[in-house]
Amino acid sequence: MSSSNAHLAQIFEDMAHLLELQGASRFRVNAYARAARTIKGHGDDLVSLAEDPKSLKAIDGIGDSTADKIVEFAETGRIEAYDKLLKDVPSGLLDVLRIPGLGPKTVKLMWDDMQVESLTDLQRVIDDGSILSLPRMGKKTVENIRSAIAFVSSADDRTPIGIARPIADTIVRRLKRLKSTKQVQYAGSLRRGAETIGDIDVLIATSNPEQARETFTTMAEVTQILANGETKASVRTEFDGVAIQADLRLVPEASFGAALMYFTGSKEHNVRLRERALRQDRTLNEYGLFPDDDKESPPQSRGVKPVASQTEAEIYTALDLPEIPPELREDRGELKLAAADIESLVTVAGIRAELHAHTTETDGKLTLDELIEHAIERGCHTLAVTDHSQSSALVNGLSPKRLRAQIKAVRQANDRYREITVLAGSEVDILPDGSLDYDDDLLDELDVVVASPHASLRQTPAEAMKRMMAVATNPRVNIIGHPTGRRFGTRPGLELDMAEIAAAAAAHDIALEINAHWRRLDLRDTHVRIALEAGALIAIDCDVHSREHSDNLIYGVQTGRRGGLPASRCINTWSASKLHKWLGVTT
DNA sequence: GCCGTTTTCGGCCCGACTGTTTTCAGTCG
Repeated sequence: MSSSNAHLAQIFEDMAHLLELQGASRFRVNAYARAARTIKGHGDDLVSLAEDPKSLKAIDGIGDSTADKIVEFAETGRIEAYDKLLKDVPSGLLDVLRIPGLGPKTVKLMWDDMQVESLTDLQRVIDDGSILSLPRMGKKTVENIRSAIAFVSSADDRTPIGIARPIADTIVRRLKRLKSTKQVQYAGSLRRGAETIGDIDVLIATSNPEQARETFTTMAEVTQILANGETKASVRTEFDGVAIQADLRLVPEASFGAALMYFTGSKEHNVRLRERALRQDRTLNEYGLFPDDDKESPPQSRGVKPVASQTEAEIYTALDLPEIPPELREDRGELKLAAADIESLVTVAGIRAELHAHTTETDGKLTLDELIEHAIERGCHTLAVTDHSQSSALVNGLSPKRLRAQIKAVRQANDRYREITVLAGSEVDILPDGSLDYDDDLLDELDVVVASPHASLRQTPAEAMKRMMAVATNPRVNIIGHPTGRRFGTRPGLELDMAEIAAAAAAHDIALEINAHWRRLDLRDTHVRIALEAGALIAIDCDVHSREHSDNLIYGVQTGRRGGLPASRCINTWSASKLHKWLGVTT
């Protein structure tokens, strides 16, 4: 996603909220919200696409009005309708709306009746008790709002997947231990392999719902119970200083698949499926796919037998679709895919080579031999040792002399191990001007050159493009490592025209890396999509510094799958002979 | 505001929980 897409998406999301506060039709509000999600998830830079408004309107969820606004934004940098909304509605209300439990109706009422226009104003009416004069506003509700304000300020908006997943695994493991548990699994954006997670959704089918709820709501990490009903319990938790909300859904075993599908989402994917069901004279909800009988009350409450409900596969089949993997359920055209496209996607089991790994010579925790043995345990046929280059002084980057010694050590090690091919490589710094951190003759001695940006990550887009295009056309480079250099929570990284980089890389037989570390995930899913369209090859590597790092592989693979990466285009899935031939090494 | 395997108008996904009510509105996902 380009940064202008992110900016545009934010504008449309704000507009949706501002319109909501003005009391606009919920369908219109929803249209703006959908446009925002569409823009956010779109791979291409929509501002550049604005030169051809027809291509904008071809995108699902973007119609005449939205396209006009994007064109206006591309030409003038502003959207008049947005400016007007901001004049009419105090923008501080957007912050108030972000408090869980406060929705548009209440916020509008507070604005109209007691001049609440910001979080500060909200705090005022809570403190002086005047908030209690609102209809349906009692002591308990106010207390909930008070703690929600505290939670919002303590929790990050979204939690990186690498932090959220171990927490979810812990919760699932605890519930699995109960004898009454028949099935338990997490769903939501975590199951879809999104790079960040809002909250943790866990589904359970159990013969003892009371016990499951009790176990869930009394975990030591629970800081507050938000809801505890017959089919749903919801808690705020704090695991090792990470504040995150978790929901437990109690579902009948017979409809576990329908519930799993429903709570895995995404919302947009679900809406598409429901629409499809309706066209088949059926109705889809979290209890199953039912014949549509135009009755008011839900079919499952009347004992109607579902067409499908037990497993996701059954339901997709009944909808005349291939089983769509969670990673693809984002309403990015997945309903049009053929079964063969889905089966060909890269998998964790398909990854047979690690081409980005560090040793104790620089900042790794494993010695050369430990690293090799670890790669063998992982089932790799090939390992490339790629320590840092000389400019990365902080991590003890290798001088040319030390690199030559390492090459020799790697060659000797390779002779000691029959099960694996160990290649000599380097993660070479890309200097600010796009040149590499070693001379060409030294680079020529290496089997694998991973070129990565580490410093000067705040360059202007023009400088960054010049720098990275030099790398993408350099015949000595095999892989471009974490191409943007972004890191969650610390820096956004280089702003690149990924289509152009990928096209150049494809022409020069260079692969672009998905760095699997959850703090990077760089390339990101939308980049993968663009890179594939431009014809580039992709590498998925763990950037191994310690044994734990190879556990990150799943995040890299999920990112690839989200980008539609077929195994055939991922060099780490290739056979040893094919990979070695591509690298130009003789083994 | 968006969209169309019947549609360029007239629909637009569905159910659960809480708190405040005394049958339900608002919010969430």
